[in-house]
Amino acid sequence: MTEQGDAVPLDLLEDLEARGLVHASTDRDALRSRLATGPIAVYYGCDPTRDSLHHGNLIGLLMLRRFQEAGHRPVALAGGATGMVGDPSGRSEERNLLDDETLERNLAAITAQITRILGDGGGWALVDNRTWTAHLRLLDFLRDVGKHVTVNQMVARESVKLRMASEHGISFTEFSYMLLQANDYLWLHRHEAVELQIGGSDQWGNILSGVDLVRRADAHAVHALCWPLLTSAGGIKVGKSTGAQLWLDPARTSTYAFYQHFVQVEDADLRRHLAWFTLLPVEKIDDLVRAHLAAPERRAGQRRLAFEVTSLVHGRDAAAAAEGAADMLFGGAPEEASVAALEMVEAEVPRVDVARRELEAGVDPARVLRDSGLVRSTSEGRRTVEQGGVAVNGSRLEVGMTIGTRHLLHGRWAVLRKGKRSFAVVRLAPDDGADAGGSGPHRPRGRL
RNA sequence: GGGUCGGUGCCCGAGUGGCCAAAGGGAACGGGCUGUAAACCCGUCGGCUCUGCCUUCGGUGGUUCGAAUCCACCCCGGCCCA
Repeated sequence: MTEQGDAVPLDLLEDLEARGLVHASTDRDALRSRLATGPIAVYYGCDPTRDSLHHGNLIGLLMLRRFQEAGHRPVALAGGATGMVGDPSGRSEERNLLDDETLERNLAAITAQITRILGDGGGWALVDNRTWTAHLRLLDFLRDVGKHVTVNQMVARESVKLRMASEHGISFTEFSYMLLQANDYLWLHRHEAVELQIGGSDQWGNILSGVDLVRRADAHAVHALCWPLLTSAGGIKVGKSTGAQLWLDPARTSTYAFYQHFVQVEDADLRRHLAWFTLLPVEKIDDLVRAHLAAPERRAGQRRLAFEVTSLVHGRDAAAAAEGAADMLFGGAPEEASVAALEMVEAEVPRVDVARRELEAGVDPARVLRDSGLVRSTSEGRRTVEQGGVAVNGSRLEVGMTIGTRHLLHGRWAVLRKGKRSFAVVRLAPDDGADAGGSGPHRPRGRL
């Protein structure tokens, strides 16, 4: 699929460091020599609290893939048990427990996404911690796990402290989360020979709890490795600032929106995104970044990034389609667009259906803008037109102009643009018999 | 419970009887410049059947030719006292 692994890095750890993916680890030298000794089983866990993973989890899945390509054995944990309980880290309020039905649905969806990244060729394992947690007996748990952990250290956790200080408090259930995760590591160590757990730096504490537990219970030194939180060059947590999550499920975040997110990465963040979200070799990445900075206006780096990531998550065809749609909208020549490209765009942007006789009479663009959701009122639409901010099929709409049948491309669509990157499609209403209401279903996303 | 200060447009915040759809700032949006970037400059920023009309200034009811501005009661928040 994507350009990858032409040369398997001699030293995986070095490669990860070069990618900026090592934020902290247990004894680096011990880990390095263990990795050099031979294949190791490494585990990364995601909790199925939703029916889709997001791009944060993608970093973890790709980490597993990197280990896989270096000859190691990934163990992906879909935490049915922990997902039900909820990790208190980064949460200000108690979570609701998931019911079984939701959990099952989430697990199925997430499993498919994990498989997409790790492939269905085997060589890796998928586990659900309900397997060993659901029938765990309380007394056994207290003896085998509880005995090895002091409440003192549990309470010392920042995430716990915050919650204890808040009015909502923290339930015993969520308080137990870290023990469950530690127990996962112990179980996986014993049954899947796992010797390394990886995760984002927000998981560091939980991961170390597991390392400690394995040492105390089995007297084995297992490893931990975590990567930094994804931040923009300005140091802002990604997702916090933009508000929206980037989901791996195309029903939640369309392929096109997913692609666009990466196209719009800032130059300063480009190298890190390439290093974290693609499997391209580091040397290749450095070449790309260098070439990009020589001609940043071409956005070649971002385009490559977007194409690579979209390919990994949604497949090469979907990536190519998204690329084509983007070229059409931003390349500035919608009138030359193919039916296929227009159909894709129609699915991506707000659409307004207008009856033929209305188009023949000429439709007020301000009204269409409002119906599409691109503006909130016809007043705002009117102002935007007055300010020269609206274009049909790439050419600016002057005040007083209406949208008519002459604008229809392939006899069906007109591409409306507001500002630089907000689009809507005006579509000839499929069956002309309809009333004059004209407006089709709205979609919330206009900005691409 | 008493006293006191306050609740203004997406947010902050001026306005204390007409010149108020309401200063100023931020956010947002459009234009210019650009690279689907950043910064910067300009403009817009309640709604509508838009040279005018309608609805907003915590709520309700009053005073007045006229109220965001005055009065009464109520609701909510800050501070002080009990």
